[in-house]
Amino acid sequence: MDYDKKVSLAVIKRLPKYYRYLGDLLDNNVTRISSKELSKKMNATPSQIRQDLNNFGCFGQQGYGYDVSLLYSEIKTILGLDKTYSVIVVGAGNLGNAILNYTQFQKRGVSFAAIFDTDAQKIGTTINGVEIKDIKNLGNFLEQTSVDIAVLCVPKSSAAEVAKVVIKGGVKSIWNFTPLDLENTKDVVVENVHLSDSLMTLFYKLNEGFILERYVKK
Amino acid sequence: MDYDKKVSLAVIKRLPKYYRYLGDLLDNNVTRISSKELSKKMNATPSQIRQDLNNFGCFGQQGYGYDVSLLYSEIKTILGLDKTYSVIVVGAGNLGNAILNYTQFQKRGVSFAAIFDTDAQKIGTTINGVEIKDIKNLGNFLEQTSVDIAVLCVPKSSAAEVAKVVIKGGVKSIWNFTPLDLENTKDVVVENVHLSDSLMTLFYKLNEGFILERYVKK
DNA sequence: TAGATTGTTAATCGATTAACAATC
DNA sequence: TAGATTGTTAATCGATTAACAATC
Repeated sequence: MDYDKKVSLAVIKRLPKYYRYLGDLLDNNVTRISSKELSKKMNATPSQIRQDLNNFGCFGQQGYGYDVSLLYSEIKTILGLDKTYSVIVVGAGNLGNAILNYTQFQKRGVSFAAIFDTDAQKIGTTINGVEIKDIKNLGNFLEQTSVDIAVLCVPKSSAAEVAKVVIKGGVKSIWNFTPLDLENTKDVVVENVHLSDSLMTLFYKLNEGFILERYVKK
Repeated sequence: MDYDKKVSLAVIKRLPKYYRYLGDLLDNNVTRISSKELSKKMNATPSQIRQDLNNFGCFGQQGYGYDVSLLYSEIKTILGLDKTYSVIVVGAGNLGNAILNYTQFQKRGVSFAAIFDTDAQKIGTTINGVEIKDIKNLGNFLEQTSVDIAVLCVPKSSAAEVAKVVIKGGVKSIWNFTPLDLENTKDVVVENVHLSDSLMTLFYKLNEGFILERYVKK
């Protein structure tokens, strides 16, 4: 790949937010918006919005602003929301269940191909119509099926092993809910979601005054 | 609050990662580590690690490195993991259930005080020993009970209203799983977890080559 | 045409990395 | 003491913000 430059991750992570706010505008029948108006709603700067969007193209018009519907649909394409994805969930615990039952994801183009677990009690049953298979068959399954995304909801103790099997099986990307950090490589892209880390960050914010008082020099 | 400066959010968000890696070292009976060794494990730079830690104090020793156990315990305190927190969950759907049943959180000092939902079928039943109450009583409950953290797991349509009630009720912080962005204010600190946004970011990474090809100028 | 607002270049700010004197 | 490694200052890098000419 020899592009001038990749778009920075900071920008990418803001795109879903633009998409949400543009969706709200559409729901309210707003047809055009300037970077200035949008910046007020999102509390960002107009400059940032224009810079962000101009990574991908000239979607606006001088003196007019942006056509909400057009911009919405461009971002939809950029975020790959016009495609469908073959997804497996590994680990049928509470979080695995929640993800399988979260209807928003199906709306976003997610198609669940299978679930895997170790628990003999669960194997053979279904969640939201998708069969739970024995995790022993994960490697075999991947040989026969092309999978875009593997969602890892297994305990830390088995995370490394499951990641290995999944990567070897040619899965293209991993949505990782385990506490193990997985790295992006040329073969597999990863999005780590560490809920415990997020909670600890909240704890810190909650105690910030006390901590600054105690630890940080004046 | 008149500190020299607050510690930047980028640093705070790395602390849980340090905490995890130091925990692993402890489990492996490693007693000391240099910023260089630690940087290899975490793939960061030694400079970043030393800079990050020095926001809070001089925890190392020249020529020696860091005492793993000591550093672990300092970060534990900084992250507020030596305290307990009174927590309510609003919304007893799939995600609410997953959070209530996630035993790791109890280990981290989370004590669930109550769950709230609108569903008459659910009200009066329990999840993991915690009673589900009618969301109509949320305001009243907060008048009588001091709550550190409210976990919002309600649909987008009721997110704004629930946030309002919770903030008015004097809750100190919000762990927000709704698609609505909530802002940090002087009264309430917020940690937004937008799982849909995270999934869209993964979609983007998966399609990156295609998108750069189509949208980004060479 | 005049006003508005973009796209884009330039300036600023903050975060990361490098360098090195201090010191265990 | 000599070697190692920190804490901290200085340099670099990247991201955000400001400014403004281009143009609808």
